[in-house]
Amino acid sequence: MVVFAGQGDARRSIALLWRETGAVPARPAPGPKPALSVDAIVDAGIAVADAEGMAALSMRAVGEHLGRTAMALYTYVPGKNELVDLMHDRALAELPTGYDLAPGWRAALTSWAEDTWAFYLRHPWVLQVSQARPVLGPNEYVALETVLRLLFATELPASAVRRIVGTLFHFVRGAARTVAESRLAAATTGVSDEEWWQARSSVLGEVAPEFPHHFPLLVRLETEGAAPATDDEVPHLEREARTTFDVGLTVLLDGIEAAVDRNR
Amino acid sequence: MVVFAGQGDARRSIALLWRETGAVPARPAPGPKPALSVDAIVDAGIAVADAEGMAALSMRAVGEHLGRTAMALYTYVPGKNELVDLMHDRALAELPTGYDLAPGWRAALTSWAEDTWAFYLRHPWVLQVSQARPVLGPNEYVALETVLRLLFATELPASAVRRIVGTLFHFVRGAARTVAESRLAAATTGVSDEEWWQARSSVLGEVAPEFPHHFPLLVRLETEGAAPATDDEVPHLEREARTTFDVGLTVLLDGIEAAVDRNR
DNA sequence: TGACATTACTTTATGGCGTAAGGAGATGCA
DNA sequence: TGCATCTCCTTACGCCATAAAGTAATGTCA
Repeated sequence: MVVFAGQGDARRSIALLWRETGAVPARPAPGPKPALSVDAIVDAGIAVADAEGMAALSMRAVGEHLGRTAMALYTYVPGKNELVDLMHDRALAELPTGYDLAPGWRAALTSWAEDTWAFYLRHPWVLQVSQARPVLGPNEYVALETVLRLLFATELPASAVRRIVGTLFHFVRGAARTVAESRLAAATTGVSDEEWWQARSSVLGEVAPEFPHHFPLLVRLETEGAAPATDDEVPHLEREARTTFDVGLTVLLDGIEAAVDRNR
Repeated sequence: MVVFAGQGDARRSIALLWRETGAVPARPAPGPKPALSVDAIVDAGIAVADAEGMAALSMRAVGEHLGRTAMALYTYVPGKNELVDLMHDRALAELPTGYDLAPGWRAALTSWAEDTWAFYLRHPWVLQVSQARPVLGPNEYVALETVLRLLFATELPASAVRRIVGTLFHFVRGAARTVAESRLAAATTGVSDEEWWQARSSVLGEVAPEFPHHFPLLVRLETEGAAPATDDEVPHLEREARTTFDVGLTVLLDGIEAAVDRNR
C-alpha cells in the first residue's frame, strides 16, 4: 500500500498537522466530553503500525486499540489518509537534529544516515508513506532542515545540495526497505529468509537445472561474494543488508567528496 | 500496497514462472477447451496495472478486461500474489541486456541506469513488488546477470560488486518511485503537482507564518537551488526529479570510481 | 425546570476487495 | 450412454473505508 497525503480539505489537514491551537473555545461546548484525542489516536495508530505493519493498520484496529469502534475516530480525524499523515509527522519527531559538524561533514552525514536507517527500521511503515507529495508537517521540515545543514557544510551550491539530498534519501530508504520487507515477510508468513531461500533454490535446481550455465556471474556472486555465515542472533541476510548499507554509504559519500573537490 | 512473492506452493509458483513445459499432456483432456491462458491473463494484468496502477489491479478488474469473472482466473493462476509475480517477471523481459563495454564500464552503467529508470516509469507498479524476497523468475535473473556483467568489468572483488549492485538498485528505484508516485497522485486526484504545492504553501503561510525564520536552509534551497521554470510539456517537478536522477547517478558512479581506484 | 442545540459515539448500510465452495455445462473416453 | 474431467459461473464470507442515521450525554437559555 502506498499512502498519499490526505487530499481532502487541505486547510483542515494542515491545521491538524501544525496543531493550530488558536481559536480556543472560550465557553465549554455542550455534549459529552471527548474521551479520546487526536494525540491518543495517533499514538494508537503508531502502536498498531509498528507492531503489525502498515497493512494491518485499519480504522477498526486503531479503534479497537482504544476500546472504540472505527467510526468513533472520524470525530477527531477526517479519514485514514490524514491519520497516516499525522502518524508520519509524529514519528519523525524522533529523529535527532543536533549533529556536530566539527569533525567534518562526512562524519556528520554518516551519523545522520545511520540514525535515519535505524529510525526506518523502528517504524518500517513510514517507508510506505509517499515522498512525492510530502506530508508537510512541522517535523518533516525539521528533518529536512537537519540534513540540509550538514550538506550545506560541504560548500556545494544549493542546486547540487538539492539533488544530493534526494539521492541520500533514495539510498537510505531503499536500503532500509529491503530489511523492513524481509522482516515483515518473515513475520507474516512464519518462514525465515533462510528457510525461504533454501526452499526456493532447491525447487529451482529441479525446474531449471541448466541455471549455473546461464548465470555464471550470479553463481560467482554467491560463491565468492557472500560473507561467511555466523551463528549470530542477527539473521544472515539482515547482516548482509547492513553491509550493503555501509558499503553503499561509503560509495555515496566518496561521490559527494568528488563533487566537493571539483567545486573547490 | 507492497506485494510479496507468492507464499503458497513454492513448487507450483516457480514452475509457473519458469513455464515448465515438460509433462506435455499426451492425450487431450476431457472438458471444455480453455479459452484463456496464463499468458493472456498476465498480459491483461499488466495492461490494467500500467493504465490504472497497482492499487486498481484486482482479480475482478483483470477478469473484466478479458470478459470473464474474477474466479475464472483461478483456473490458471493460484492467486493474486502469483499473478503479480508473473506480471513482474514478464515485464522484466523488456529490459535490454547487451550493453557494450568497449567505451568503459561507466558509460555502460549509465546506459543501464537510464534504461532501468525508463522501464520503471513505463511500469510503475513494478516498484511495488517487494525486492526482499525476489520473484526469482528467469527474467529477474537475466536482469541481474546483465548488470553484474557491467559491474564485474570494474574488476572490483565480488564482495564489493555484491553490495554496489544493491546500492544502484536502491537509487534507481527510489528516484523512479518519486516520479511514479507523483504521476499517480496527479492522475487519481486530478490535481497537478504545481496546483498541489500552490495550495499547500498558501495554506502553510497562514498556519505557520514564522516558517522562513525556522527553516532558513529550506528557503535557501527554494530560492537558490531551484531550476528556472520552463514552458515545457514536461511538468516542472518531473524535470526536477530527472535532474536529481542524473546528478545522483554521477555521484554514485564517482563513488564507484573511487573504489575502483583504491582497488587498483 | 423543561426545551433544545450540540457533541461523542454507535449501529447499520454500501460498495469495494480476495477467494472458498459448490454448481452448471461442455467435452472426450469407456 | 454413462462418467470423469475440465472451464467458468454464482453465491457467500469476512475483511476494508466510510456515509448516514440514531442514541445518549451535556451544556445554555427560557
